[in-house]
Amino acid sequence: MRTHGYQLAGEPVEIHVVEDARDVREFEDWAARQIMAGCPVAFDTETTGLDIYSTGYRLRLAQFGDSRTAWVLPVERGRLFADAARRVLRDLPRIVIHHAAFDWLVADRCLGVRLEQLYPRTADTKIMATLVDPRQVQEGGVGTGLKALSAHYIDPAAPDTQEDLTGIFRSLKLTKAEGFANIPLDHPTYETYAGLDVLLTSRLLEALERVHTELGIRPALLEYEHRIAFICAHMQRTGLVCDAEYTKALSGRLGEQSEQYEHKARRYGVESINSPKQVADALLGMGEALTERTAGGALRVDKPVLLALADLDSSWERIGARTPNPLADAVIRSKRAGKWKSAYAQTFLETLDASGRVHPFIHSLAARTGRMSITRPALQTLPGRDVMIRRAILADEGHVMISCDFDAVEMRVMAALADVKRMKTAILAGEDLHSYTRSLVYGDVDDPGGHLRALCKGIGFGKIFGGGASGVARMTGADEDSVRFAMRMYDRVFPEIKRASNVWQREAAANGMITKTVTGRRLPLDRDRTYAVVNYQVQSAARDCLGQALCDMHDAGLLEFLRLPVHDEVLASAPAGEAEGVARGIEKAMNFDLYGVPITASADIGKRSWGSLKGGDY
DNA sequence: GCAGTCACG
DNA sequence: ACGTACGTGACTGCT
Repeated sequence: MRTHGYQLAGEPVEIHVVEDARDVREFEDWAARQIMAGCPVAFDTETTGLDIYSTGYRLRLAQFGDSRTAWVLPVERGRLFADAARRVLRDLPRIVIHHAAFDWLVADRCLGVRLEQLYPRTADTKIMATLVDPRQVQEGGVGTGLKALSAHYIDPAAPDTQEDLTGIFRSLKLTKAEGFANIPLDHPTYETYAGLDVLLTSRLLEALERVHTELGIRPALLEYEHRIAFICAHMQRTGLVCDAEYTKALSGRLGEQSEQYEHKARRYGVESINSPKQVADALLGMGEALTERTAGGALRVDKPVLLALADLDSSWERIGARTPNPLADAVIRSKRAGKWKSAYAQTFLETLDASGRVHPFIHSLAARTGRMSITRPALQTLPGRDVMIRRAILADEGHVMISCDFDAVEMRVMAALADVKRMKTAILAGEDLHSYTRSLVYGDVDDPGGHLRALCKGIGFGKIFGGGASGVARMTGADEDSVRFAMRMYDRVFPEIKRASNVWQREAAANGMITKTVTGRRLPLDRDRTYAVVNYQVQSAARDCLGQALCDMHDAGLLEFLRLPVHDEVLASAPAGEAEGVARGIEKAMNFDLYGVPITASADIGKRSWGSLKGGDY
């Protein structure tokens, strides 16, 4: 056994590297003592990378530890070590992990200790920290990474283990990805940092438990978040079928298209269509007038600007207002094809496992409002209007796709939270909320083309986002005077929104600029934009509507069918013969009462591909 | 590493 | 009283 010493917060700690059967026994004796004493044990893994389901994926080190002692098991070296890690992991009554979803799935895949067995025994320090302060360091918060949290709660001098390792990879002439897969298993820094991660996690648990008690964070909220993390990890493990043949062909087609338009743009002097500066210069050279500027002061040449120059509306249909600028047309078409190829088609193919499934990372508690995010691939942001990308994602063999989305959930949540009387009455009466608002604002007038309704809808969104007249005007295309008039009327007919905003802002100011949500979430506000409190409250509570629905689906035995959460929507895959029942079960979980406001959702049953739910024919 | 852009809810 | 759209992930160019 080799032992590395280290100092944390002025105290000596030991990192034992297990080398043989005798060391394994010593490690297991230590673990047995922890179990006897009822002490939680921190667990972490070092692996060949992040793509847990890729072929050749390996668990390299498994680490266990408490606040003073860490044990590093070189699992990659053989069965002896993997078996020990498996035995201990199965026996520990309390496990602490920083970002459990990842290590759960690594242990599930590489050690055969199932996610279902690990979840009930785990405390996730990342979840705990996020419930204290969900902000990243760049947003002025404590951060939620191990390094930032350690510096804040344990020892300002704690090393940035990931960053320092990256430096070592560089000195070994390895990229970051190559480094994690190839650094010698007995590299002393690798071993030390692997051990430090569990020591820090163990100490973080102690600190965060104290903070949770001090701040009165409800244990039920913490438990609920762990449950959601489990449900999301389950969905990640299941993954989704990707039609590889279709995706390869699509990727080729998009590549050709992108190149063809890129070539066309080159004729007008644009070498890189992704360089806003080159595009702006070339357009000016063609005599176009560019008036809008970005926040940084550069001439704006984004999609709306280019579409207008190409005489296209937001649906890419000819307007007929001017002669299309051929460069603007070529640039937007090339950019779109290029992005769709690299961000979607290529990422699908890169992340495919051996059985043709993608396993996106579902970060169950990602945004500062508690919203989830999905990466590798970013399945929450697939193009929706054109179904060519969604066509690549399929229900399982013999299954059909089901999606169920909440009806205007953020408007309903706002009505519920702010107790907006007339809004609640209209929702309960089953009225179209935006038409109803139009009638309150404008009285009984004709609304040919639904422009007034659209304006009222835009103002509703403006309220949810905390926006002003100019934002609503930009979104709806209405002139600012009409927007200002409608907004004044809106505040008059729904006075409770403004009132709630004021109350929330006042309460936050009295509570260290932190607003508390109905589920007990702490959401820090930025001092210079406290008006965002309406958005934070509404977005966060809407996220918890989805979270509660996911828990209810789990209770109803529907977890095996769930594939993805998409903010206000759940995607599922079910055998064709059972689809109706599964769809009704999901609907049941997504229909409930929130402070007297019905939250409703309805499911669509599609065909094999995700695209079929958006009108695709397969 | 930041700015700009673009995909989504 | 005024004015502020909200939250993400991912890619490319440029420094």
